[in-house]
Amino acid sequence: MSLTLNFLFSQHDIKIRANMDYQFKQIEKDWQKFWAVNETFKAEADERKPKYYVLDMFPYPSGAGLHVGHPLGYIASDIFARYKRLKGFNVLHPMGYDSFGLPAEQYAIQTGQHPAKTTEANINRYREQLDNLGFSFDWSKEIRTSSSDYYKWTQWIFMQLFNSWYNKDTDKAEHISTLIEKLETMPSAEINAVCDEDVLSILPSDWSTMTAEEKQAELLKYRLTYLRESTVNWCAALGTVLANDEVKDGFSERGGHPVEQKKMMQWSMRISAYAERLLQGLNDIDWPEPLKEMQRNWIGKSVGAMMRFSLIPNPSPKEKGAQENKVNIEVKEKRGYETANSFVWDLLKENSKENRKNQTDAEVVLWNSLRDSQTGFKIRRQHVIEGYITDFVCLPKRLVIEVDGGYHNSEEAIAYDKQRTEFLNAAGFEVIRFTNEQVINHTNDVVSQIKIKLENLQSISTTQVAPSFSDSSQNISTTQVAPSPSEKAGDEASYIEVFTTRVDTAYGVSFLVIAPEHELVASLTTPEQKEDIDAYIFATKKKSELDRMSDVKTVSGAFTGSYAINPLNGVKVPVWIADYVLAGYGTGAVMAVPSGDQRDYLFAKHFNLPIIQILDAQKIDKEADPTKEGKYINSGIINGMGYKEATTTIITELKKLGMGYGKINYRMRDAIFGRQRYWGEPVPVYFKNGLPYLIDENELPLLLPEVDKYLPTESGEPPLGRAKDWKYKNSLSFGEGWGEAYEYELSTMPGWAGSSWYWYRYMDAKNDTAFAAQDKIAYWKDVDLYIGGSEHATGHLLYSRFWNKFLKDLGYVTEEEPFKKLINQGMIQGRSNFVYRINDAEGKGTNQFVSNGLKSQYPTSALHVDVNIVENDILNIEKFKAFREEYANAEFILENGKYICGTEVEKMSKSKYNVVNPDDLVERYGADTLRMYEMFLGPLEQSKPWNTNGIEGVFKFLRKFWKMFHDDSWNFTVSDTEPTKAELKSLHKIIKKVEDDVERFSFNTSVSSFMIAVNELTDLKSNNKSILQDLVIILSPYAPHICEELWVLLGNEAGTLSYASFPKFNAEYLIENEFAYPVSVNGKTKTNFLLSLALEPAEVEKEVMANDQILKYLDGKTPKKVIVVKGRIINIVI
RNA sequence: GCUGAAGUGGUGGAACUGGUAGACACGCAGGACUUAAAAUCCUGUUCCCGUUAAGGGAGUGCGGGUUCGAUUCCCGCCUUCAGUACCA
Repeated sequence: MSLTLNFLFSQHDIKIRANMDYQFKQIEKDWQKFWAVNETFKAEADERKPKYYVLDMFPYPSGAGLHVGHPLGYIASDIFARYKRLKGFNVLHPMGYDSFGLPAEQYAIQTGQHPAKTTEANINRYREQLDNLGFSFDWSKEIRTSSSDYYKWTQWIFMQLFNSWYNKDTDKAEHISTLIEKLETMPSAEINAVCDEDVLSILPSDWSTMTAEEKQAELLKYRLTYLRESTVNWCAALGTVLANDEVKDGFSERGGHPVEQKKMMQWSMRISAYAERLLQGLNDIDWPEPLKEMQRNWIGKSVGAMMRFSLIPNPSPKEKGAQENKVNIEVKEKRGYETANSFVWDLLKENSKENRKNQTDAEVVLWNSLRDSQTGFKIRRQHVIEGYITDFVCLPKRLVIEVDGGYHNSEEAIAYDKQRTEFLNAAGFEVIRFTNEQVINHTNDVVSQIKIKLENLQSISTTQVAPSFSDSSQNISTTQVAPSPSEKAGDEASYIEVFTTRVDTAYGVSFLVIAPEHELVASLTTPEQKEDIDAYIFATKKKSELDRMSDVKTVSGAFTGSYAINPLNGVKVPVWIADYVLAGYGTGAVMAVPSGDQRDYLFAKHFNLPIIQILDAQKIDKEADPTKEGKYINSGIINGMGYKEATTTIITELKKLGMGYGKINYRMRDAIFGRQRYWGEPVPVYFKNGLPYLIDENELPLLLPEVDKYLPTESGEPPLGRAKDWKYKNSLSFGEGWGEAYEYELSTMPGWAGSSWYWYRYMDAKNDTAFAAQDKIAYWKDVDLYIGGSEHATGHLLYSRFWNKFLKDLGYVTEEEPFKKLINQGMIQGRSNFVYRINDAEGKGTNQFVSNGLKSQYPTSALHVDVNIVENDILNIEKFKAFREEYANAEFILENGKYICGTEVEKMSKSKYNVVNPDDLVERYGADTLRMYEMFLGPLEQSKPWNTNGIEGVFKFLRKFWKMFHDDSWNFTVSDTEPTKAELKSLHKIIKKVEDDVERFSFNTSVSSFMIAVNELTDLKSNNKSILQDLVIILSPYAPHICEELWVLLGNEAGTLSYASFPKFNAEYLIENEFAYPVSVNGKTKTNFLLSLALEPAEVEKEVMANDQILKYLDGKTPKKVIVVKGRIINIVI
């Protein structure tokens, strides 16, 4: 026995409890301490041993602590890790915490407690619970995403992403410098990059004349993490944006708050660049098929073609615009204040009303000084001019006054403001701007400036029609950044582009449908159809996201009045709008082929549009037929062809016409990367003239600053906006920008940032010069076994694969895929218990309760009862009476002297009183019992309700196992005799069984087999030392504490069990001489027949036919055939 | 709707390549020990017919098929769970 053991707990203690019944409490406590002090499971890279990396999905340390469902996966992975150690592998099995996140911050908002504090407390609680279960984690490698020596590297990876672009030619990410080289030497149009749609088409000569800032703005459109205005999922209740996978059915996944679509300037990750590799990689990894399927759906690849339909100029959009204005003037004199583009008026009116309710402080202050003609001039607020809502306007003087709040320092925002000013100028308005700060602190100055301006401007008669935007659009700069609806309406669009996966059906197109939000809607709408279209758009806007999703049956739409031309046959087809076409997918427009697509079919039927059959095999009387079978008819150049030939023929033709090309589309969008929250990694970026720049690498980590409150600022900026003196000062003592202070990015990174690379940090958790050393990455490579829930299918598991591929492209890691094999553990559901309270005549509850079996005889209501005071569905009446005061005098109608509770499977939650805490079970039965019972419950991957009912059986098993090492008065006794054949057979059966079961993650069956082995050996009255010692090793991954104790008692050195060798299986011990053949007649088993296994089938048949017992079953008939499978069965056919 | 997984005793589940369906455990019933209870141990426990027994029959969601033989393979249907949803 080692010194360390003596140091920790005395040999004396062990000796005393050796001669007692199974003392699990002391045994478990002592061994957990031993492992911790001796760092038994510390793993270092060691070239002499094969590596094996077992990882559990990163837990978020929630305040609720662990319930009995959480450790399921940890137990499985721990068994596997311990088993692999016994098999001679160098096992890395770490644990840590994904400790940034919303719940701690929500709690901080409510209580004012720093999230770091609550997080720390939660982690400690978590750790305590984990330690209770005897896991073999290497705690020397513990990590926390919220600690600065960890998030330093999260920020560092962010910087690498910012400094990279995706080269489609090499099919990998490269440093931005290689892009700059290309821009310097070739036309940008020839660069094959994944980038924004609005990149400039420029020549090297243009590039060389651009300013540094112009270049920076342009490069942002290529970087793998970038800033741009995008439509985001805004959750007002949480005060932040959410990623697509954090939104479920229009509500936030956490908390269930409503989520709306909103345009915001946001950091995004260009994950779409990796769409194809993420898809292909799925073929090379051993993951559950459903999980891979989910990722495939999420990536959503569709192979098809782009196709252009020319618009018929009847009238041309431009003429129409003019005509429209004329009509307006003629029909009713447009009043001077009716400056809004009438098409968008309805929509803007709503926004404008909204804005008036949600004015900023500065706007309120200014309005109080401007209202009621205090300046001598009539001023309106939130007035709509064409496509814009202005803050304040004086119409007779055509002066717009704007107050800037929130984000107005980013590149796009500035460009947008500039453009807005240009637009308003073009529309005949002058614009003056003030900042929030100016208005609030120097109100009088601001008001007098406005007065002076107003007095100097010439009045315009209110009956005079404002110059239309369309007329002056030529003056607008063409380098637009954020297009407004009205601006696009003025564009001269000559075609509609659609994406289709069935380009072969192009001759069956009988109309086009565009999304109601499509930018061309306004210009395509003819005056006659305007009313219809406006009404439809209005109705669509009113429908909530949920309504649109639930109501998929109703056919709705409206005709724009315009037509487009099918480039293949010149047929004129009408253009409709309908909300079944989504603005966000493809081009926001579809070619409708009613004969092949059910939605188009219903639409065509409803609006009486033609349905053209295009394949001879198509059956279209009742519904659309999407078949690809048969030969094409009514289809011009592809008549008589089959599907494949037709597709290539049409694509070739479209290319020739310049009206289309083959294209692959992905559903997956770039991932929004910013969160307007406090408790996350700060983004290592500062802004100069509205453009983002990285801070210097040696200034990492950029620490999360302290704030006074965890709420947005008054001007709506994220909580980091509250940090005092938190500005970037260039630390370089020379050069441009020296000594100046710049604004940092105020949003933080999302929850998935820290978890997208953490498995590498475990390889080298303390490294402060790299996220992990190269040689360690080269040794541990990737995760061999990853266990966790399927809820991470489209979030964490996709983002991690993306970052992994990116890090590989840059040469930092070696593997294309991070998680070789993945297992989803099933969810543990709750199993609730109910008592039935009898109601009186009025339906009011009495104080009388009736047992489940008799409840149908009374009017009752079911009440949840705490599962912890119910055992095997029998209520503990005393505890129930004590549970609540009102139950103290409760009466019970029993059956067979017991109160039986009803049961139901529900989610495990406090409110349902069905939460089972692992600590309670460890207290009662010990960790080894709980570990084995959780495995015994059923297959790991299956979801099942938790039911403590069977745990006694496992506990009894461990006691029986302990008993094998003892005589009847609990004296530790083992014998040194030669093992018998029967003992060896039992042992080798379990060796084989456990090997097979562990390798296929069938832990429940090996628990059963242990029970069988112990039952067999107990029946044999075996206490053979060599047999028992091997059994201790085999059982140790499942029940490590009891095995360590017995290992020492058997005379081995403490702590060596974890690195012992798994016993070698010898098939010879299982060989039998005889076998009781089941004898069946026509496949129905009748009896058994003991025969030597040496007999060949023919000899067996002879024996069988000579046996009177068996002949009895034949009813005197002669068998047609006798089938003998050696060592398996005998089947007689009559 | 689509995709995926799964339906076996009172319960959790086993049967791995087609070969004795219900292992193992819970629960339940009976018994032993005990003044009694708890704990422990022993026996029985798929259902139906048969007083017990001997024995017989049915049976793995439902209906069919392949096979000497099907929980396992094939076809159709039903149910439950999970994911996804107007994706062009």
